[in-house]
Amino acid sequence: MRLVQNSLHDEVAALLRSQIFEGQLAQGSFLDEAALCESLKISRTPLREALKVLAAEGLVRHEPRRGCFVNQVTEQDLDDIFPVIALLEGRCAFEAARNASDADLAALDALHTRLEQHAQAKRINDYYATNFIIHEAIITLANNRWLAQAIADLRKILKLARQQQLHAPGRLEQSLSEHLAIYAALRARDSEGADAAMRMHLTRQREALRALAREQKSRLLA
Amino acid sequence: MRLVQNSLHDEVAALLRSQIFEGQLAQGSFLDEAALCESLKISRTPLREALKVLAAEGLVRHEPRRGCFVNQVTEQDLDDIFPVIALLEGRCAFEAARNASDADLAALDALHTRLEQHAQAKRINDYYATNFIIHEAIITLANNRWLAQAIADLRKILKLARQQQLHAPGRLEQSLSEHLAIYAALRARDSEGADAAMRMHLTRQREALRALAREQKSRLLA
DNA sequence: ACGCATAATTATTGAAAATAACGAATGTCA
DNA sequence: TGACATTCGTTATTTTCAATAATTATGCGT
Repeated sequence: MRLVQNSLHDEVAALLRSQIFEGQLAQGSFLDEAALCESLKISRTPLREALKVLAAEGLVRHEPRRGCFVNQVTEQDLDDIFPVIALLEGRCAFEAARNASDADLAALDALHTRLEQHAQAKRINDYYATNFIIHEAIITLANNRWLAQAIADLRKILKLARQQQLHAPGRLEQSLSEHLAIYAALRARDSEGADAAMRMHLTRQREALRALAREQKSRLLA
Repeated sequence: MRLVQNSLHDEVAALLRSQIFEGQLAQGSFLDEAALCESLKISRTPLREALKVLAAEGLVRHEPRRGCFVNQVTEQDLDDIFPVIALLEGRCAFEAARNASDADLAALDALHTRLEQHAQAKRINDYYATNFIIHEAIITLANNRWLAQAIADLRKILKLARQQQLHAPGRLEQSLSEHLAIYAALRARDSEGADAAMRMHLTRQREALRALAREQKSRLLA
C-alpha cells in the first residue's frame, strides 16, 4: 500500500537526481533503462518520464534511439555559469536589502554567528551547510519566484560538477569575510553594496575552484 | 513506416508549445489527455512524456491525479521576470561588446538598417521580427550557453503571456532609438554602455506593456 | 420536504507489460 | 578483406489494467 501523494515519476526523478549529484551515476555514464528499473523496482514508464524531466533540467541528455547519458560539466561550463549565478544572486542580495524586515535580519544574524563558529572550529561540512542556508535565505528574501528558479536551474548543473568538491585551504576564512560583507550591506539596507558583495563572493568562489582544479590536474601529471 | 529521427514526444512537446503560445490552448485550461491523443493521433505515453517536459519548462503545471493545466502568467510574474531578463540580456550585450568581430558588427548594421526601415514604414510585425533577430544575435555573440538557456527559459514564460501582445502607439519609435543606443555601444565596444542600454530597453518594454495592460483594463470597465 | 452526508458510479490519471522499431555489432560469404 | 545480412540489445510506442478523485444520486436526519 503506497500512500504517496506525489506521482512516482517525481520521486524517481528526485532519486536519480540525488544519485547523479552523489556520483553514483557518474558523468557521461549511460543510463540503462532496464537496469534502472530493476534496481529501483519500478517499470519503465515512470522511469522514462523521470528521465524526460531530468533531460529538460539539463542533467542528462537524450539521444534518440540511443538512450540517456548523464551530462558532463566542463571547466568552460563553470566559467560560463558562475558569472551568471553571480549576477542573479547579486540581484537577490539587492532585493533582499530592500525587503528584509528586522526579524529577517535577526534570523540572518543568528545564521552568521553559526557560520563564524563553524569557520573558527574548521568544521568544513557544517560551514558549507550553513553557507547554503544563508544563500537560500537571501534568495527567499528577494521574493522573486523566477529569479529563484533561474538560480536553482544553474545550481543543479553546478552541483553536478561539484560531486567531490574539495575545499581549498584558506578558502573558509576568505568565504567567511565575504559573507560578513554581504550581511553588513544587507543590514545597512545597502542594495548596491549587497549586490556587489554577493557578486564578489561568487567570483571568488569560482577562482578558488579553478585554482583547486589546476592543482588536481598538475597532481595527476606528477 | 516512420523514419523520423527525433522522438515523437519531442515533436509533440514542440507542437503543444506552439499551440500554447498561439493561445489555442488557453491559459489555465485543462489538458485532456484522451482528447489530445485523439486530435494528435498518438497514444498517451508520448503525450504524457511531452507534458512532463512542458511542466519542467514551467509552461504547464501537473496536479497529481488531477491532470495538466496550462499555467497562467500574471502581471506580477511579468514584474518579476522582466528585471531578470533585463539583467541577463544586459550581460549578453556586455559580452557581445567584447566578442563581436568586425564582420559581426557589419551584420548587426544591416539588421539595424532594416529595423529602421520597418519602423519608418510602420510595419509592426516586420519590426518585431527583426527586433527578435537582433536580440538573438546579441545573445549568440555573448557565447555563453547557460546565459542563453536562462534567457530562453524566461522568454518562454513571457511568450505565454504575450499571446495577443498589442503594441502601444509610439512604442515603435522609442524601441528603435533604444536599439540604436545598444548598437552604438556595441560598435564602440563599450561593454558597460551596452549592458546599461539593453537593461534600459527591456525596462522600457515592461513599462510599455504595463501601460497597455492598464489601458485594456480600464477599457473593460468602461 | 429540504439539506447534508455518505456511498456508488464514472471519468481520468498512473503504472505496467507487451509489442514494434531501430541501431549496432557480429559473423558469414564472396 | 570488405560488404552485406542477420541477430541481439535497447529504446519507442501502444495497449491494458489499476487506482484515485470528482460527481452524482440516494438515504437519513432534522
